[in-house]
Amino acid sequence: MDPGCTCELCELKELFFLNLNAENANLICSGKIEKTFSQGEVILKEGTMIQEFTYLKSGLVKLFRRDPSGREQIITIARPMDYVSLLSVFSGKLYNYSVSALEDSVTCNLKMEDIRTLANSNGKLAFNLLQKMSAIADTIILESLEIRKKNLKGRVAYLLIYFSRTIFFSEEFDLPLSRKEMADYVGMTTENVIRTLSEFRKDGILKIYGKTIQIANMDMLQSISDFG
Amino acid sequence: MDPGCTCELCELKELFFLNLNAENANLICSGKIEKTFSQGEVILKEGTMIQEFTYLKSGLVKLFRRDPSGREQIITIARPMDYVSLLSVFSGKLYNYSVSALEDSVTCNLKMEDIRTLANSNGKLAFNLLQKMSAIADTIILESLEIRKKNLKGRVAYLLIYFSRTIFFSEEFDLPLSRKEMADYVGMTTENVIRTLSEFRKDGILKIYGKTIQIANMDMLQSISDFG
DNA sequence: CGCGGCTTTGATGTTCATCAAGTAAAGTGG
DNA sequence: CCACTTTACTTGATGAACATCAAAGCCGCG
Repeated sequence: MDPGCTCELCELKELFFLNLNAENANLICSGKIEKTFSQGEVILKEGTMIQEFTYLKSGLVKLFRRDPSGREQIITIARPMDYVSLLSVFSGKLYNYSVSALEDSVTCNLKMEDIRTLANSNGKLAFNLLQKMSAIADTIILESLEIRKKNLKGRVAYLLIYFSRTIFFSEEFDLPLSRKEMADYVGMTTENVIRTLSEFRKDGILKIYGKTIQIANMDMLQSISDFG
Repeated sequence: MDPGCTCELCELKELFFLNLNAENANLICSGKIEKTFSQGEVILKEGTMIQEFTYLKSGLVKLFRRDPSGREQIITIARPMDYVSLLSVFSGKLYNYSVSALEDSVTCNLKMEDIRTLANSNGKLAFNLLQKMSAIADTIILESLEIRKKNLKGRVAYLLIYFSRTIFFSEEFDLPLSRKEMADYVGMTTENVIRTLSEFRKDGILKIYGKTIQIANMDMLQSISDFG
């Protein structure tokens, strides 16, 4: 590893440095910019030029877009190790979604041009990117199909299980989304998200303390998600 | 172009042959298998091993998956020039969706191993695949989000416009899907697809002759799709 | 013919969004 | 720190959108 590079802990190393020689690794490394974002701040904005390859080092973000009527639609949630901007970054000139921070977050930004150049000349790197992107696209598509086919209770159950298993690795966690954002994620109204949560609480499936959720009966929640 | 290769009219040439030398082009070419499928036949089956890179030469296909209860969910429709199996082909070992022929179709199949090997050693090729895949994933994701946020009339309108503009390039066309398949595509019941179509007919937006649809008032249909 | 699949229409009940109103929580300026 | 404003959350009532159930017509095919 090049000593001038201070990214010892960055997971991008895995991807880039295994596939690049010292010279190219330096090219990538010297061009990198770290940015920090507070909760709620916008990281990428729909409709703007794609100029950087944005990687999430720490924190939690949501990808979303806004329809003409102003309603927000959440595409997915990404945690570190996901390549935030990998989606659509190679297909067009403009982002067709926005990204904002759900928790305080740090991104590492590389120049898109550098990535492009390197990928073009380095098959192994490009192939790795290909695999990562394929996996991300797959996940998002399947997630979207799952949500689409479920009824409201099933959607909320699915979302809670998703938080528990994929994001927080615990059956007790603080919701990273407001009730309204949860509604925007699964395509229902805020009121019905709340009603469904209350119902789960009454049925003993959840314990709710404001934003803190404890899943008291995972089996039940799972079967609501499955059969919803 | 290698004289032994008989793919003069194949659009894959664009992708592969511009990026490969004669030797590698021959490798790809000699391993290719063409397969023909009649309407209704299964081309790829969910859960089976990904061993081939499947390209649609002619015809029309649907990508779909089946949920535990047996209900079919259509992911998208692909016509030639779309790289049918590009989606997810680099991310896993098994297909997580099926593909079947909506019209008589011909595919060109290349050995996945060959593609893998070549992409790994040829950045330009891999980068091209990256772009194609990115574009396909983008399209499917945006499509899915669009459908999810619309009401039933909006979904049917959206689907008809999609057929008209993207598949058939005409305001009069034969529906490639049964009413049930349309329902599976946009997540509603067969009965309501029919009811919605009938309503559009009564309102003078469509003329319907069995499977043949003529869009009589595109502006109206467009605004139903937009505001649905 | 007659059977089975696809299509169509109607009647009914459930699910869900919308509207309205009120409470809790969280920021803001004095 | 407290009054004030705003924003998030919660519950109920109502009506619209939608799925489900039932029945009948249509059409291709053996």
